[in-house]
Order: sequence, then structure tokens, then C-alpha cells
Amino acid sequence: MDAPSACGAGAWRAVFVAQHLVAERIEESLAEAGLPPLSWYDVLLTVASAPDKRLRMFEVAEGIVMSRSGLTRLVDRIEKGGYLRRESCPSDRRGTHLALTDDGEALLQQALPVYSAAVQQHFLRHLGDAAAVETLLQPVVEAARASRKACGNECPDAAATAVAPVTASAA
Amino acid sequence: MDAPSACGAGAWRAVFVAQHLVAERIEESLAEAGLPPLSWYDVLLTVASAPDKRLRMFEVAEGIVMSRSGLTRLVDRIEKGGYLRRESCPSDRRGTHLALTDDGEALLQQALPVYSAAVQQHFLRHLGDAAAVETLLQPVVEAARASRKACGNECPDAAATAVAPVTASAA
DNA sequence: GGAAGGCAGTTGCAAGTGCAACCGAAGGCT
DNA sequence: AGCCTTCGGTTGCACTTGCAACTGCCTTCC
Repeated sequence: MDAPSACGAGAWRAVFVAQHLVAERIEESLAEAGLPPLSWYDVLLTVASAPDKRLRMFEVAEGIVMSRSGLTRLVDRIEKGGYLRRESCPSDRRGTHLALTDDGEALLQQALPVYSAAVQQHFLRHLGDAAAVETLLQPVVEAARASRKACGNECPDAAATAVAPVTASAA
Repeated sequence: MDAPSACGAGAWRAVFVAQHLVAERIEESLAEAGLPPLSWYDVLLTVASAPDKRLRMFEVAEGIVMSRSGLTRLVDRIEKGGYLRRESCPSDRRGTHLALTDDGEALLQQALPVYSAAVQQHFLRHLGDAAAVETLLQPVVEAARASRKACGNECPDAAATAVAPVTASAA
């Protein structure tokens, strides 16, 4: 009777559970080291890895999969901590550029070893083939991002497909 | 310069982002169908797949990776919706058994096609080898669960490391 | 040039979640 | 038996997040 797992939902559950558990463990490692929570590095690392070290709010929001309002508050906190700076965007006066402060760079230097070690210990260490996971999930991420934007308004074909029952579960 | 991805964190990012994006899309599919949010099915499916259709609170909390207090409130909501029933546990008077009501079973019958279709469309459809992902992540899940319990009480040496505050904010 | 519509970011508000503290019950120890 | 520790579940509280509404700016079209 366990159709869900039969139709491959087990893989989804695995991703779901693994993400929650590993995130939990990484948070714990960071907290133990007296460092800010994981979400801060999502932002800081995204900004740091930008070609010119500056990124728009919406670009970061997209990169870390967070709502814009959520990012506004998150950036408020990080900025108040002194690790991030809001700058006006010369090309678009609506926009805001995010840039790391010196403290922000220092924080990354301090946190990256902890972060990397946690990822290694709680994730990579137990993963047979990390590259395979990344490769397999890449299309999922891309499709979901595309579908996300498209559905910002609506998704006609997606909705159409959604009504179709899961054929695989017929097993 | 992208050390994080070099050290394999790319796979972690992929899992992180994929989970968030896919969960978002599934939530959307459920909402479009006028169905309750994903977290409800985490509970209902977990209970429904139990051998005797009954599960303790802590078992469910563990299965869906949620704090006990969080589950208490979540079960409050589902129970108030009429889909779940708290029963006293005969073997342990501290305990609470969760069981589906008839409406709960009906809800699952109604929701599973939508849920499965969403998983199919936003996840499996783009996944080359679902079984491989599940297999690769399984050890991660198990290790994280084990590590979770172990540190559930405390991690003395880790606490020692925690005394160092982040000095970078001294600017 | 001016109006209409869309986009970037922020704010009010409500919902969901975790931590710490608590209560009652179970199990171990003397 | 009685005490003490541990465990299961709930509650108070604070925090984070998303949605909807709003402001200001950009873009398009007349």
C-alpha cells in the first residue's frame, strides 16, 4: 500500500529529511562556535561570490530561495551586526546593492572553516559520490527556478500536468 | 576562489536549494487544489504508514524532523481540522497515540494524487536516477539522526569551543 | 511629454517554529 | 516502599518568515 515510496517519493523524502537534518547539525556547529546562524552565510557567501562583490537584493533572494520581505529583515539583522552594507545602486534608483564590510569578510574567514567542517562531517563524509548528487539535482533546481518565475503570475501547463494522477503509483 | 564549491559544498547547496524550491512548488500545488499545507501530510502519511495505524508523538516528530513543541501545535491544528485524533496510550500513560480519523483517510485519498503529481512534476521528472539519490542520501540521514540523538543532551567539548565570541564586530 | 503598468524594496500583520521551563508518569536504585 | 533521574508532552515566549499592501522608480505606450 505504500504507493508513495513505490513511485519514487522516497527520493523526495530523502532530500527533504536530509536537508533538515544536515541544516540542523550545521546550525548547531555554528552556534557552538559562537557564530551567526546559517542564513547569514547564505547571504554573505552569495554576495562574496559575486563577480564585483556586489549584488542586488532580489538577486540574493533568488539565490538563497527566500522571499523579498524575508530578505529585507535578514539583511536588516546582518547589517545591524556590521557585516553587510546597503549601497545605493547607480543604475537603478529603486535598487539596493549589498556589499560585505571588512567585518563581513573577517566573519567569513572565521566561519568558513567551521561551516566547511560541518558540511564535511555531517554531509560529505557520508556521501558516496557528492558530485553525482549535485549533478542529479541540478536539473531539478533549474526547472524549479524556471517554474517559480513562470508561476509568479501563473503556470497554465503546470496546472494542467498537476491534475494528471501519478501514473507511476499504479504499480 | 570559490573554495566552498571546491570542497564539495556544491552538493550541499544543491540539496538545500532543491529542497526549498521543490517544497515551495508542492505547497503551491496543494494550495491551488484547496488542500492543507505540506506539513500536514508529513504527519498524516507518517501515521498512515505505521504498521498498526497508530504512532506516538515522538515517533512522528522524529520521522518528520520537527521539534516536539512544534509537533504539538501542528497536531493541534490537524486535530482541530478533524483529520487526526489523539488517543491515550495504554502501555504508557505519559504517551499519546495519533490515529487518522475517517476524514483524515479521506483527505489522504484526496490529497495523494495532487501530492504525488507535484512530486513527479517538480522533482522526479527532472531527476535522472531517483533511486540513486535516495541511496546516496540514506547514509547521510542515518548518520544525522544518530548524531542528533547523541548530542541531544549535550556536547561538552563543543561547549568549550563556544566561549569564543565573534570579535570581528568590534569595529 | 504624460499616463499606465510593472518592478524593487519595505512595512503591517499573522502564522509557524524552536528553546526553555514545566507537569505528570515511568524506570532505576537503595 | 520511597526517592531520584529520565522521558513524553504541553505551554510561555521570542524569533523568523511569508503574504498583502504600500511607496518610489523605471518602462512602455499613446
